[in-house]
Amino acid sequence: MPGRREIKRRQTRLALITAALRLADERGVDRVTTEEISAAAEVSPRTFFNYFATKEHALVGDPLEDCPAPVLKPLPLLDALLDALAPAFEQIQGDRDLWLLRMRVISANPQLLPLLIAAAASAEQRLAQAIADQTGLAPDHPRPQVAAAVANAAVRVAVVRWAESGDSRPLIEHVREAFHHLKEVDDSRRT
Amino acid sequence: MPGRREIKRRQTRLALITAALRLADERGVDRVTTEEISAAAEVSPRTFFNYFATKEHALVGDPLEDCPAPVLKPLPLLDALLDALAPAFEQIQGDRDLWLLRMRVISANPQLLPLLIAAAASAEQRLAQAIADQTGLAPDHPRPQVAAAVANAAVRVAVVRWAESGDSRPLIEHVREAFHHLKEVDDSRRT
DNA sequence: AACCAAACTTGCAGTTTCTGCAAAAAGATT
DNA sequence: AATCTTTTTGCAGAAACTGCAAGTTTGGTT
Repeated sequence: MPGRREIKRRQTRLALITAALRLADERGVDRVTTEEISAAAEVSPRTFFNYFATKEHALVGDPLEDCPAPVLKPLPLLDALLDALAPAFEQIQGDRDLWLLRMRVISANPQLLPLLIAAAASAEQRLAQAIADQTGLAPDHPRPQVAAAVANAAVRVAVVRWAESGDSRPLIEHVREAFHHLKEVDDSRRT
Repeated sequence: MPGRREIKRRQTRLALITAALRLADERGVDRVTTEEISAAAEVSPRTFFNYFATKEHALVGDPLEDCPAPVLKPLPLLDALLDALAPAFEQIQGDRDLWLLRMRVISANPQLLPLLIAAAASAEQRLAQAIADQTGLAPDHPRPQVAAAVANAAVRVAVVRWAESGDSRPLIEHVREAFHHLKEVDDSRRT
């Protein structure tokens, strides 16, 4: 259970993230300084760098920081992936406002998109591990790696589309749709 | 045809990239300064930033800078993708030593991997456009976007594996292998 | 309650990164 | 050669980032 420390840390972290996003949304990323962000979050400039290596990291955050490690059920792969990643979608959907703001800032400042993609990379590694565990393949076998990378790519497309649509449909539906299109990638019809 | 200017620009760019990679390989990314890199490339420190926004960008470069826009033939999608991306693979394979060095530096400094992934993002957009063109779908339709993202993910896995294997097999084979595993992602066997 | 140890914050000094601007150098054009 | 464009460079300064050595808060122990 989280003690006072953990709670306060999360508060500070969230305050920094929201301050960074709010300011970047108003003026653009490169017209905001770490000083202003820390001031808005009411911590010292030095503390900012105790939480984030760079300004950009504060904007992107660690989107899935406290998300449970994915566990795959013995289902067809796509179904198992959809099930294993559901908690992540719920968390994103739960932080709806924060995420819509974040995605708006990323859209307006495309140099951030890489970082968002990057943030998913660590999650991708954990997913590859989970797939390897469930299938009994070696973790460095190409199949789990490709499967994880593909799932990651599909989720990214879904999140971007979800945010662009302004949450008019729940995220999970966009993910389902993206996964559906996965099945068409390897059909043998001519393009 | 490229004049002296274009030639010199490419030379300078390549000199900066190789200097950055060589130094980062020797000492680690964060023990190299942009000053040292520009000195090694025999340009002024200021010039470095005319070419790259950050030190990290110099290390990752723009891997596919002068690669022709992909064009899809009317084949089954995976075959068309493999065909359309072949020039990119050849270019990478042609710059074998540079790429192996780059991937070694990236392995040793994982914070760079995101940037590599990111660099592929612009190529991914062009690919999505090409798929949309060929299929007659809207560029913002999820199918071309998912297809491009998936192809991108598969290529990334292939390049990483190719580099880790030290080019014991040609890159194109790793890509074929990764594409082959794509077909298994949506099969309906239980995991 | 008194105390201690660990975790977190802060200030400060110093290095490195990065930008804007204007002058100089090099290349292209006629 | 004269001129125009592109690239390089130096300089000044802002902002980003790091290491260190305090202080402060928190959690647990006696």
